[in-house]
Amino acid sequence: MATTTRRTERRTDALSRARIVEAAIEILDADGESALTFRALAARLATGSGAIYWHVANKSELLAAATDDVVARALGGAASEADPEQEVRTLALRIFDAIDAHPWVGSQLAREPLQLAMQQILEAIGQRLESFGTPDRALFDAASALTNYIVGVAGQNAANARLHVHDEGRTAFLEQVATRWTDLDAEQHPFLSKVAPQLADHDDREQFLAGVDLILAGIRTPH
Amino acid sequence: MATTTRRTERRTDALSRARIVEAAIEILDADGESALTFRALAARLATGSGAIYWHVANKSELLAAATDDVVARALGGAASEADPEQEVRTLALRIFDAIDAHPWVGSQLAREPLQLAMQQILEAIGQRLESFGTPDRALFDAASALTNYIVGVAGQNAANARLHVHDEGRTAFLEQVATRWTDLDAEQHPFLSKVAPQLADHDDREQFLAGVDLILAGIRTPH
DNA sequence: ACCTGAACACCGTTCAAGT
DNA sequence: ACCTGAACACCGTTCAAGT
Repeated sequence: MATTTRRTERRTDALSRARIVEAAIEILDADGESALTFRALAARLATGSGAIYWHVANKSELLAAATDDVVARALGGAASEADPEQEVRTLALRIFDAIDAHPWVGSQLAREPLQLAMQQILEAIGQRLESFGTPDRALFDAASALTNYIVGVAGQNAANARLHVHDEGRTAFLEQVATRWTDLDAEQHPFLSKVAPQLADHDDREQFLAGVDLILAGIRTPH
Repeated sequence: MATTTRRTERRTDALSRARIVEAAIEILDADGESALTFRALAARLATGSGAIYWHVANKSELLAAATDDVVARALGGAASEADPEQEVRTLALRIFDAIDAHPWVGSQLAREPLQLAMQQILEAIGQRLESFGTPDRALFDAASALTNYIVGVAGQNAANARLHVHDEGRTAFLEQVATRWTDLDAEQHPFLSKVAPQLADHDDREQFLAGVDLILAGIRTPH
């Protein structure tokens, strides 16, 4: 026959878990966490909201799946470098950048327990740490510490992104916090008032990496 | 007059921001984040849901206020010890324990940007770090790293608590994750499968402190 | 100034009914 | 087996009306 339509090739608009998760990610990226509703998702997929429940148990599972997807993509094909410490650094930056591009992943990571996405990160970090020559117990603690740090920053970044969608207002916000800190009573808040000028011109990515380096230095330290 | 009722002393059931926040904390502690609704809050305060809006702008502000309260209490009157490093440790543990007692604070901290509660923590940590002799710039980075780490752990703990309300099921959950890790393909997940046995008997609080010590060691390291 | 509570515009989720 | 879409049981928030 001339027009062969293979059975395995369904219509493009056929519903599937993968297509649902993909659409969810698009909505989350475009309009943020609050925009992801089953109604919006159903509309985008040109179906009824109930249809989604055939492929996905509920919203929390959908969010977890979307997060797993993004994290897997960020971690995928992580090129191995000569220096294992450098590997941890680039790995951490990959996750940072992924969360920067998809802020909702940050909130999700911060509120999910030992779910797939967290496991992926922990495994990736742990693998790179193996060659440090740390004893097993300390190694688990070290990998956990790094993962928790990364997830913590992720949550804060997501919160920032939620506050001023799409960068404009970000510097305005930082300046506002900076003046708030400057105006604080130096007696009661010596640290914040001293550090206020640094806030305006600091780079989130650099500060994130500085924290990673701090923890790495700690891991290197004997005992 | 015999029965003097001072004007400033209102009826016990008079609404006020403080009383609203207090009631909110009680609900959050007793039944978790999902139980805090304006209707439930209004019922507990024996008033209409709209009345709450006279004292509080919206739910997010209410959650922030509740979080600030708990954090302030946890940080309040932090006794100063001889060793500044030990001070950081006990400070971190205070926050950890507060979040353990009020898991919802963990989720809240992880999703709020540079709000009051985060500022309080950053200030408290930063103050203790001052005496380490770190240069200003590195000091800001160090305090941020510690705060982000603490907040990251907080979020994870809150997630765990949400999963198995009130401890029962916690060990069951850990064991379940442990077997999941054990069953993983050791080729693809060498770290998790190696570390699985440690999961069941590890202590969250100890591991948290190990992470704090790791960062402290990193801060002590020159350059 | 402060409180009441019905009403509005949403949610996630379910489910009988369809194909 | 999979989809439809109305219906249910909720939400946060607003607001006219009261005191």
